[in-house]
Amino acid sequence: MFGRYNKVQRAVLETTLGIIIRKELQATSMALIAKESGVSTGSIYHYFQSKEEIVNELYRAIVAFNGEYVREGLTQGATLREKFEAGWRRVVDLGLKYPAGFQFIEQYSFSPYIYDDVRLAAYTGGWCEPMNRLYADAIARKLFVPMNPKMMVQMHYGTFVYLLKANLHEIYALDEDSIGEAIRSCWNAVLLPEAAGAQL
Amino acid sequence: MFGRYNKVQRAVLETTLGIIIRKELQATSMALIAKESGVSTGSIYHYFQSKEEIVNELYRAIVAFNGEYVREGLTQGATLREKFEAGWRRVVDLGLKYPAGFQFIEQYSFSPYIYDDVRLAAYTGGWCEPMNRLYADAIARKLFVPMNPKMMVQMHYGTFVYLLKANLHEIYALDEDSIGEAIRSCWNAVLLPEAAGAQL
DNA sequence: ATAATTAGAATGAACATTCGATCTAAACTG
DNA sequence: CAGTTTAGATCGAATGTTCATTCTAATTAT
Repeated sequence: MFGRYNKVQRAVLETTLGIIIRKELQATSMALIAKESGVSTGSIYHYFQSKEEIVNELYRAIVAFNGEYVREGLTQGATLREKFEAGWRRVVDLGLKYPAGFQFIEQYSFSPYIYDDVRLAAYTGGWCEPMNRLYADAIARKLFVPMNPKMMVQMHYGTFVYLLKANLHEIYALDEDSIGEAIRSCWNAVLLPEAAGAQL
Repeated sequence: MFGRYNKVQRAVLETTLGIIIRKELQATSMALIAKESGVSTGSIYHYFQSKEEIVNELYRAIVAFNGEYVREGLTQGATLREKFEAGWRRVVDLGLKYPAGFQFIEQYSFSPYIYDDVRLAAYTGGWCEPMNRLYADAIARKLFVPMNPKMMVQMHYGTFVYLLKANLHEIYALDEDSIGEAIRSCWNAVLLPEAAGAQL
């Protein structure tokens, strides 16, 4: 997740992520980060300009990681249906395998704490754009209902976010079957009835 | 929204909500609340035990308000399809008419800042439970796919949350048509193909 | 030896909360 | 009814703590 950083930076970023998710940004003090990461405050400030900068760097790193992971899924599979399945499965996987990163992005993607340019870069550098293109193509091919593709992607992302959130907070347990059903239900939600039988 | 509170409490709660949404909890100081609400810090502490208490009270009040609003929608309409439509339409309405309240709940429903008992009470006092029952009935009547109803409601809620979020942040503009389409697409997502023609 | 790195105490600002002083108005008294 | 008491409400300055950040000295690597 933090491959391109050095040992100290990695320790700081990992620790900060852990504390933010365990507690809150509010309760995430530099003293605590220093203590838990084993890096003194002096050193932290040698590598990062400010606390804000750490959080924004965290955001950048996770978006890049998640983006790459989901984009890779989108290239798998020959048919639209397979790409759709693989893409969203990767999104769910991220939430299950890297819950802290997932929750962090979830929590900060609209927060004023994240610099505007970082947020903007996330949109183009993440997996949003390729997924939008997949949907736009499907609409052009008259397979999906003619809605705004951005809107459709956003809606489906919301579906999986909430599925994962509830799983994370132990409202229910998410298993392989439920994930498959959730993806199928999203597919049904946007598939044009006329296209139901065709080769996709 | 804050009908059952007195003038001072209302001013404090409204102001706090406004600041939290405009800024962050982090940046929401008692001094600022006092200044903007026109109530001195001394008086604020006469009516509320602590800052935490204000935020939790805010949460309670908004959940109660939203719960009543959506539950009222769920009683409208004779058929399942009409109830489904009316219920989710109310959820969307809330997001459009009371964006601050909507964003607040969105942001704090899983936050450690909210006391566990308040969060729990929200679940039973809000609209979650009646909506779950609607879905459970539809599954029992073999109209909806046999998934965990809680999961289905959670998924659909996520759909609308993200639709509203993107609208709020001006990624696109949500109009009447799109809302209708979004609700229809959720309906299609869970409707059993066999049930498609029947009277619902 | 020089530059980079690390450490942790020191600094100063910001903050939640408390406190004692006023103010208001209702209740009580003669 | 005028005068007095009392309980609650309001205020903002004072308090003590916490926190991000800086600074200086010490350590390590080149």
